[in-house]
Amino acid sequence: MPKPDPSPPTLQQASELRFLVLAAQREGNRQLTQALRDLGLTPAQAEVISALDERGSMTLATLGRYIVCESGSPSRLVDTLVRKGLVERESGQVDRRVVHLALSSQGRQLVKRIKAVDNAINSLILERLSGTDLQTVVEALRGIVRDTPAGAKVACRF
Amino acid sequence: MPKPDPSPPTLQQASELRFLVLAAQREGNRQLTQALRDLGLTPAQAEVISALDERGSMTLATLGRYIVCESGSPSRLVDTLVRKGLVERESGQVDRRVVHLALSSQGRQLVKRIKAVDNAINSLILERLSGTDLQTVVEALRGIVRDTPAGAKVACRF
DNA sequence: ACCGCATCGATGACGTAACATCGATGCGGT
DNA sequence: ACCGCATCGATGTTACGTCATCGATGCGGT
Repeated sequence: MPKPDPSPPTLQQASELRFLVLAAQREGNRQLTQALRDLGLTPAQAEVISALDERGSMTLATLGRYIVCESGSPSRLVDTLVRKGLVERESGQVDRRVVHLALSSQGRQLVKRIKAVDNAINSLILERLSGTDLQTVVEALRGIVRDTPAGAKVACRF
Repeated sequence: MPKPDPSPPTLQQASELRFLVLAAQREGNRQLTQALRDLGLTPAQAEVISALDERGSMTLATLGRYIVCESGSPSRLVDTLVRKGLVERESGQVDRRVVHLALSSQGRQLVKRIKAVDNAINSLILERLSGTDLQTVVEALRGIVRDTPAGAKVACRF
């Protein structure tokens, strides 16, 4: 059975796509917020911890270029995590402008639980997408955010 | 030339998809914010005005079920628009709990300019997606938000 | 009529997001 | 050494977004 030719793209479809992206982000964020509640973390805070786990210690500016959840320097976001005792902050010795960040042992203990939450949500997404070509969707979204700061962040992580 | 079989979906792809959705939403929101700056509107405010234009007068609760940008009752969002003189608010006569909302004449004047901004962005998206099957992407995202409040909002608008 | 419950809209609280600004610091060119 | 400029991180501001709560109001069942 041959696939039907794809219908030509319309502005209407693009508009729906925009709303769907917004809806997916909002809905995903709500679910993630629920799932992380037991850990006492917000989605943004969890992303910082994951980033510090994946790439190890880094400066605040580097973290800002790595995480998708925020542009600019995430001073206040990190501030919260330092206050919670999950991240350690240390002024740079060579370059005294920078601040080095690292997970505390308490922060490291959360990594596994965060990964578990992530995997549960990823699995749920796979279930809901059974039958569709995930690669096509990923490539399309890559196209949309190509040459944007946020797109670059994702590109450097995958 | 036959298309290659789609590779089996992986958790990794699902994870990238999540980040891409987040990145697309953030980036789109930034661009929309820029484009709406001349109108003195934020993306959320523009969506309310568009909604009131498309569906006409409605109550606050109905609006809340219609717009994707916010869950719950958008009291404060509407408040801002009333203060700007773009929306008129009137207590219900029959059901004294509800509040009816309608565009003011000043608000109606903005509709065209908002539509222009929307179309410009939609066109940009189509450009960036040339060659990919938009319908597949739309259906995939529909699948992700199926049976969620935010998904229902999009479904009832398209 | 009354009671229990749901719905509506406002509000308080908290944590982002995005932008602008600022002081401190490093660095390249001369 | 000095100057101009960029970078870094902190901070103020504005506007969401989410959840929880509250008082007012409507409604169905008895």
